[in-house]
Amino acid sequence: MTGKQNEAAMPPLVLEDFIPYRLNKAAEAISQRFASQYRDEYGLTRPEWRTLATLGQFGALSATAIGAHSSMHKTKVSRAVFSLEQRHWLKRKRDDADRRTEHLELTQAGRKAYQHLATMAHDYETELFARLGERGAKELKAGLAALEAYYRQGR
Amino acid sequence: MTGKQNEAAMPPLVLEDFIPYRLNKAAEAISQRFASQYRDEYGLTRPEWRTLATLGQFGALSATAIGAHSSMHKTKVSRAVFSLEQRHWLKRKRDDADRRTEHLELTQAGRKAYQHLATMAHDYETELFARLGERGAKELKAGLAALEAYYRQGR
DNA sequence: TCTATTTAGTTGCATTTGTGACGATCTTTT
DNA sequence: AAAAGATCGTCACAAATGCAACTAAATAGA
Repeated sequence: MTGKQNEAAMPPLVLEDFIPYRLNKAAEAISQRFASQYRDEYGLTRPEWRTLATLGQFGALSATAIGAHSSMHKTKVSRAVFSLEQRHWLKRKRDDADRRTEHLELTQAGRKAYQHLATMAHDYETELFARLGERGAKELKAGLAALEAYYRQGR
Repeated sequence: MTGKQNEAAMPPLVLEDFIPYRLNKAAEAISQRFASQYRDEYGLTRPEWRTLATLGQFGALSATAIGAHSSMHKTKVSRAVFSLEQRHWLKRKRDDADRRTEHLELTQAGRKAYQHLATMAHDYETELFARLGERGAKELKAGLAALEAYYRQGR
């Protein structure tokens, strides 16, 4: 007999080859690198950054809408909004038609920070792509797109 | 003038196109799906699962080694080990040469759970690849490999 | 050998996160 | 128009996480 595998051997799982693990680790590494930029420069947390980015992108939104667009839980958004409000980076306005809702909008200072951070984000991504090489970048985007198509629709 | 962009327009960052965000979201979605399996079936947390998987893969390891292999902080490992010990899924053995170190090893029950979970993990990955299609799966793996090569070495 | 430094693992404390309940408001049903 | 239900955002509480200090043990330096 040549290379027949040991009978009892279930293919042992190799954690560092397991896709969910690899994805998590990569996501954490890549995010962390960028996070340290906005943390060092502005002391922002990730929820705060996401909130800022979402408002910068869309103008005025409700807290619920921010959560929907940036995949964050209600309470995370609520706390991030509070914190950005403390910095005077955003203002709240009650909706007159529906007074439960508040419209959140960046202030001048908020927009300025957003401009800066958006530029940093853009640069970060550009450098990342450069390091991955044209091929790696293309594969990464394609792989992510495939994943998104998978989990976007229900099952 | 035709389609010249608005002069003032900084390319606004589109969060859902931003790679760190996309990676995080994808990793969370994909991990969560599998996590709910071991959570529902065994009530395991993610650190516990990783610890179990690492021990299942390597046999006996120290807590430090588990952390190194599964990218977890000391304290996470410590708590996961404690919890798995409570379930009688692992045993500790002091190293005689270096009595600070403990060698952690799965019990019979621990190995049995591991076998089951490793199979589930394998099946999950197989199904994931099937849904991604041959092409998507290939691109995902290549993209991850590129990322890993990038952040593995220093900068 | 005695001291200083490093390492393994745990624990207390502070911070972050998620869960559930809540008041307020709007919508739907009857 | 009254009651029942849903939605918006917040808060109190519990669970998970990270950080720093700690004990115990090993190693290195004097």
